[in-house]
Amino acid sequence: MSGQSSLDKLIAILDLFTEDHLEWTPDALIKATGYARPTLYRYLKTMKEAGLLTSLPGAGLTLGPRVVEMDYLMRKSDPLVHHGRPYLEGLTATWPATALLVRWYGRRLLCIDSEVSTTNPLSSYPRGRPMPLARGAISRSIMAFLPRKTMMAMIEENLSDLNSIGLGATPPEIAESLKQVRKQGYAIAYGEVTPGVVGIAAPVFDAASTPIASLCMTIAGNLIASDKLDQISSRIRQCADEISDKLGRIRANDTEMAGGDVPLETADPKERKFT
Amino acid sequence: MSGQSSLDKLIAILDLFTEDHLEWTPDALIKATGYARPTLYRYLKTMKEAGLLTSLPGAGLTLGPRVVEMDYLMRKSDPLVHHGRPYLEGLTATWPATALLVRWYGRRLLCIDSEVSTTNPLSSYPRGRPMPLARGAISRSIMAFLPRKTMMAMIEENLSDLNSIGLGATPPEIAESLKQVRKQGYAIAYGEVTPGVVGIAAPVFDAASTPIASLCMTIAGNLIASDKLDQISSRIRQCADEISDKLGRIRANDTEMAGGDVPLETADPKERKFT
DNA sequence: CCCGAAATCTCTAATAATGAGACTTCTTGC
DNA sequence: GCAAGAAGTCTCATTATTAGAGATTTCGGG
Repeated sequence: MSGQSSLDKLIAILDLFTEDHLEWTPDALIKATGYARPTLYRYLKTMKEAGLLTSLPGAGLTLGPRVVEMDYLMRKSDPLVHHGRPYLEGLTATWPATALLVRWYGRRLLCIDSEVSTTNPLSSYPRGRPMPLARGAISRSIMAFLPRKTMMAMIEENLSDLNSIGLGATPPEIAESLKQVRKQGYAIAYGEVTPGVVGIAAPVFDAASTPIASLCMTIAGNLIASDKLDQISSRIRQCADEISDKLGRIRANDTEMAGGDVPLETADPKERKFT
Repeated sequence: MSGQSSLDKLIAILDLFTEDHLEWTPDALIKATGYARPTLYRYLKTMKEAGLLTSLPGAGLTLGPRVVEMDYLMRKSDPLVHHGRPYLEGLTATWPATALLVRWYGRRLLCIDSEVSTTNPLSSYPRGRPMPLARGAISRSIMAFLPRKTMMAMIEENLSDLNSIGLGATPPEIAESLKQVRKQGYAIAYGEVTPGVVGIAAPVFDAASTPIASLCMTIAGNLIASDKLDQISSRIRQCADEISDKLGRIRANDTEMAGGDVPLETADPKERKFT
């Protein structure tokens, strides 16, 4: 079907373990993949040894411990998680809201960490939750700061989504709207991802001033007076900027940027991870 | 060196991303693996497309979004996490402690979820943290309930560790000590994993009454009066039993077991996951 | 102790992986 | 704006690896 090389085949097997089918028997996999029995078992053996898969006591297979460990590794040494945490806590301490940190992977937006202070949040954003690529404040807060070329490509790819939000009809129009976001330094979205919820997001930059993530806060819509919104927004932007600074961003010609002038020591390798 | 098949080579690359080296450049990988440049880049391409790796803006590679998503998948549909959470919260609400749920993967013990209620816990147990296989209450609470054969094999493999804890000098002696644990239904360890911390752990069973996990609580040693310890222990055991029941365990001839007689509906496939 | 299902082994044809070196990009410096 | 260097990709013949049919072993119950 799709896979040619044996690597692709391994990946294809991994691909089968999805939300609605996280448990497979070898025979089901044989049917699904079309590989011969010995072939499939060979793959399974390798994958189980690597810990990517594990066999359930009751004769089945699932994703294995290696996955959990790798995520742990990433979390543990991700400077973004590390530096972001206090801000997530700070924000949720001030307002009854959900604060989240979302990383941009080029083709995916994934929640990396979150903190909640409302008693019953309207939706949850645990680590690993994928966010829509072209809807919501998070998306825009990042798009607006991409290199023009990348940005335009992304706009083209998600044109219909961006239309329906009302950002503009044509790519240039949309780019214009994003320019606003860029100027403000944050994006606001009303119920684009979750109805009834306002999202405010500001980008986080790495040492090379590339946007790599977004700090976002979501609040139940009826709680916000418009004057408060300004206050919240600038706080979020400030937090995002501080995180960027901690990641070692070099303040280019961004004198307009808010926030203190923390002089940064040379980036320690440990700190540079993921950036 | 080690890898023969291309699958093994892929895994070998993955293996290189460790705690102390989570960021690699292609050239470093070429040196580390010994593959030719086109070969390595072929691997990288596949792995990046699969999301297992991702390239950092500043020219390097790390583990990719796929890892985070897979862990999310596992967490989201893991009935153990789902059913265990309320108990973790309940336990930490009653005592100033850390409660954790640890899954047994045959060769690894990994923390799956945890909750903390002490202000400054002596050590942390986030999801994904590996636990020692043959030390501490968790380890013993599971070992004691394994089929004899498996148990003896495990004892042999970790003899020196088990010795040093004082469980016994020879395998049969150790087995005898574990019999005690089995009778009690829980294990206690004094500072075996973290000095100054007492751990109390009880096993969690799947539908087929195979031990698959352990519910554990750790408390700073000086906080415990020995009469309280009994109380805590039986509560933990009770919680673990209730979790087992929710996972669909069939109460075999375990009339001695504590806890209510919740009659269980037939295991819904969704619930059977991971068990 | 024996049965059936699950997993592994054997072995050759055929297929896919390898790597030297040429060839594109893309950066970065001047 | 151009040139030099680095990073990544392509081509293609050689070679080693993978696939799969079928036999064989192992395991788990009854």
